[in-house]
Parts: sequence; structure tokens; C-alpha cells
Amino acid sequence: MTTRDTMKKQLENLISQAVAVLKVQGVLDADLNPAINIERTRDVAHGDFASNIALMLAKPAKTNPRQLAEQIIAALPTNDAILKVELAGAGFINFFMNPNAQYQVIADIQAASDNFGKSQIGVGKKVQVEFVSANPTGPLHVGHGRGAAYGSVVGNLLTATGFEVHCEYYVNDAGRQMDILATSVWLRYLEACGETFTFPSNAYRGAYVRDIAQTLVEHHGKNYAHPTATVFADLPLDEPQGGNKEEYIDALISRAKQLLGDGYRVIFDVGLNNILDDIKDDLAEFGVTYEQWFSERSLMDDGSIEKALAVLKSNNYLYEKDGAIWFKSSELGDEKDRVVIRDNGQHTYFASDIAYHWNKLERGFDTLIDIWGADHHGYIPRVKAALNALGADETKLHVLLVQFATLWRGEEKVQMSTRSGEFVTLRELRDEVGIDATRFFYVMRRSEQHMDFDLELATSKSNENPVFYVQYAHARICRVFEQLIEKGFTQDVALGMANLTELTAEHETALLTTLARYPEVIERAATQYEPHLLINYLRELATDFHTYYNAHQFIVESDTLRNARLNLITAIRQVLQNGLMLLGISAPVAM
RNA sequence: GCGCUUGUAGCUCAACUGGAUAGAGCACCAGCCUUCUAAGCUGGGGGUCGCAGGUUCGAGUCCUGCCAAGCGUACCA
Repeated sequence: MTTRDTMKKQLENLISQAVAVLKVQGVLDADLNPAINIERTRDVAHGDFASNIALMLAKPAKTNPRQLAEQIIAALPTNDAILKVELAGAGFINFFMNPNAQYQVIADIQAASDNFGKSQIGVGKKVQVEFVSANPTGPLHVGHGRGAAYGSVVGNLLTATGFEVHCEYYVNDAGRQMDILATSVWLRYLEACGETFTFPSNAYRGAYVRDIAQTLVEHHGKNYAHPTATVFADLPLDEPQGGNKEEYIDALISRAKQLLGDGYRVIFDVGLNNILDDIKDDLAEFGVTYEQWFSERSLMDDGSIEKALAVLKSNNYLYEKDGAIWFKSSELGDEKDRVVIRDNGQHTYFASDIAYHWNKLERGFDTLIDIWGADHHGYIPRVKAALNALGADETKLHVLLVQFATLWRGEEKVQMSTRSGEFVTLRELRDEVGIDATRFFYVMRRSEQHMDFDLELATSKSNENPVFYVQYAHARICRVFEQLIEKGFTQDVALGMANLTELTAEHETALLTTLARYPEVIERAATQYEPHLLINYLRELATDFHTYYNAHQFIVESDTLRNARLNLITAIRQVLQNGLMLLGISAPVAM
């Protein structure tokens, strides 16, 4: 399971030992606790790794950087992997590694295989990742898809780095939007029962609502039917008739509850379960799985909301105004105070969200990650304010924002209109593009970056398509091993291992470095919640491999060189596989 | 108006969180294709890091002020 410390880590340890020595010598203050930062160099003339530690410490040590660098170098413990250490530039310490040390990565990859790149940095820490959490009022669309892909990869990355990860979907199975859905279903059901009327402008108009109404007819006949005249008696005007669409739909909801009695809950649940099941299937097919589907309604049923509000009240953060109960979020960094209980006695969505986030922390998570659409950014201050007001540790909550994706078909923008209900669903996108390309494109960019998703590019079988390019590198390696057998050879791993030093071509040493970087990339991508770093890395690795492939023959006559090369590409294949696995993308053996 | 996010090559995006000469892909230009997959290959040109100040050994990265785009600014979720 555990892989060796990366070279970066080893060097960090050496420097921190040197710093400790200088503290003892009195060169550095004992209470100085610098963050030691080793970087891979961009320029080979600067060696393999560089540290700016002397530049950072020069001021507190009241000395000049170059002199301090000299002292650090002098205090550095010796290490077989290091060829030489140089002082350069303004005070950089450059490390040149022993060329023979670079081959170790192939043995490391072979030994760790599927586990290469995993680490223990998160061991003992519980992280909850909440993502998608779309209202179950309709199918997921392409906006939700990006959050789904992003959240699941962040979860995979955190798991790979040792965190105990709990992925969760918050189901908004209560509240006004769900009432609108239930009422929409009922109205479509009435239509199916033969009633005719104008469908409300603010109701859900998607075709799926009709489908649900149809199943309701099939299972319950006309049990919930009422004549149009009764249903619409004495209602205010809808918006197109000069009224208010919100008041109109609210009146219809009340009417539904009044006429249906217990039946309202039946229809409500049929709508909810139908759509939720569809969302679950959709996500499962997309390779996105959850530890828990957390019900908002459960927070009402078990009194969590009342409890949370009671704490806010006793902490003096609630007051009454205009018949509603307000939370003093403006005292804790929010722009203004927020309503938690409306004047009609109903609690707001925010009220249950307060209870929900409190509940999360009560469950003992060290870190909470919420992944939201960027349009919800204004919501962050009030949630943090609420946690503060409850006396909880608000710094444990990290809200990651995901910008929406714009779909393109070549030069043409794919129009989307949520208003008419004619948006592109995630399922349609998956059907057209495939799971692999969909996931890849979704996490290819930094999450807070607006992104263009080109459907034509994503489905094209060319090197311009980055998914294809990376997967093809994997398939190509597999193909080499088929060729090997066709040519009558067999791989001799031990012989290859014994002769890795024959891998001296520029392409080969470049690949060794790229392979060694993989664990660093995973660690960084995980701790920064930035999956796109992994994508970038895999594209680089694929590029390095393809160039190598084009420049050199692997299946050569020399037994030692051939097997050394085969071991190198075996290692590349393994890392490609591991990386793609974390992204939830297949590593095809042939294309 | 206020708040958040974004602004890097013609286009789409990176840049190890303050490091050394800002990098890829596409497009463009010039060469190349008898090979384990030409579903290409090699090389090249291309930059006022939105603008202007500031902080320091050092700024695309931090601070301030402008400019532009997106989003938000509900007793909706």
C-alpha cells in the first residue's frame, strides 16, 4: 500500500534537518518554523530540484540569502541519491540527482502497481463531500454533470491520499419547489383523466411530468381526479392573465392539499421517488456513487431544524420582524439578515440548510466540502455565519464553486433554455459523447473557470481530442505487447530491471522524471481539490510517450535494451491506468 | 449601486500558491511519411500576463484604484 517517500519529500526532510542544525548553531532563531518548499526546476541547468529556503529565511536571520544558502548546504546531511548541490542565482539551492537514482521509479511502480501514487497524508481525517444535490424536480442537466464529475473525482483523489471520504447527496425532498412538482404531476394527471384547462405558467412543464402522471393513472386509476371547475374555483389570476404566477401556483398547491387530503402525500412521493430514482440511475451510469442520500425531510421529522433554531435563539441571533423570524447573519459577515421562518410559519430552505450543515459537523467530519454551482456563491457567507452562530467551527467548511459549461457543436453554440424546459440533460450528453469523454472534458478545466465543451471534439477520434490522446497512449502500449508475442518474444522483467541503465535516451530520462512526478501531482490535486492537474499530467505523460514511440523502436534485437524499454513502458501503462482510474475513465487495451 | 468570480499567444486553457528565460493544444508557416497503428512526425514564428500604481531581493501570482465579462444581490431552492 505505502509507496516510498517521493524524492521531493526526502529533500524536504534533508533541508529541515539542515535548518535544525543551524538553529542549534544559533544561525537561525529556534522559534523559526519555515514552510520548506522544494520545487522541480524548469531548466535543466538548475538541476532537478530547487529550494528557495535561503531566500525566505534571509530576512529573519538578518543575513544575505547567498551566505545563508552556503550555510544550509554545509549543514545538509549526505544522501546517495544526490550527485551535487549548487548555490545559484539570488540564493537558490539546486539539487542535481544521481542519474542512477532515477531508475528507482520503475521498481517503485512495479512494486506498488495499482497503488502507485497513493499516499497516507490524509490518514485519520474524515472528509465529507457533498455534490450535485439537485432538487428532485426533474432530470439532471449538463450543469449538474460538471458538479457530478468534479465531486466524484475530488472524492477519488482524497480517498487515494488516505482520507476517509464520505460522499453525500442532499435530497431536497421538502419545500415549495417539491410542492410545485407534486401539483404539476397532479394537474397532468387530471389532464390524463380527461380534464382540460390552461396549465399554470409556473408549473413544471417537462415531458417527464406527464410520464409520471401516466404511471399514477396506471396504478391509481381516477382515485385522485376532481372536476376542473372544483380545482380552479376562486383562484387568483395566473401571470399571463395579469396576475402573479407565484401567488397562483401557491394557491393551486393549497387547493391540491385541500382536495386530496392524504392523497397529496401519495402523489408527492410518486413524483419524488420517480425523479430521484432516475437521478440515482443517471449518476450511477455516469460512474458517480454516494455513501449517503441525505433527506431534507428527515431534518424536519427528527426536530433538527427546531433544535438548530433554538440554539440560534438562545445565542441571541434570532429576532422577529414583519411576522417572520430573522437570523442576524449581518453580524457575522453576511450582507444582510436572512429569514429562517416565513410569516406563513413555513421555514425557509436556509433554515434546513443550517440544520443540515450543523448535522454534518456533529457527525464528526474534520472537513466539509460543498460543491455548488457558481450561481449560489452569494449563499456562502450566510451558511458560514450560521455555523459561527451555532458555535461550530466554520473553517471546516470549504465551498467549491463550479462554473457552468457552454456546449458547442464545432463552431455552433448549443442553445439552452431552462425557461421552456428544453435544456440538454446529462443523459443526452452521455449518450452523445460517452462517459469517458464527458468526465474528462468536465474536469479538464479549473472548476471556477467558465468552460467550453465542444461535443465534436469530444467525440472525434483524433489526436486533437485529449481523451482520445491519453487513452490511445495506453492502448498503444498494450499493442506493443501483442506485437512482442507476434514477433516471438516474451517479456523478461528481471532482465529488464537489471539493465535499466541502458535507458539513456533523452526521451527515456524525460519519461522517468514524468513518472516520478505522478505521486506529487496526486497529492497536490487532492489537497487543492484540483482534478484538472491530473488531467494535465496525463496529457503530458501521453505526449512524452507518443514522442518516445515515434522516436524509438521498443522491440529491438538487444535482449537487455528491449526488456529495459518494455519495463519502462509497462510503468507508463500502469501510471496511465492509475490516473484514468481516479478520473473514472476507462483505460482501453485496444482502440 | 454593492458583493463574488473571471480577464495570460489569433482561439481554448496551464503555470508547483511569491521564484530563475510565462508554457501546452488548436490555428498559422516550413520541412518530412516504406517502421511496434499516418487515427501522423520534426522544427518555427507568435505575449504590454485587462490598465495604472504599490509592497520586496523577486509579482501573472499579494495590496489599492480603475476597465470589461459572467453570476449574485428573495419571506425560491
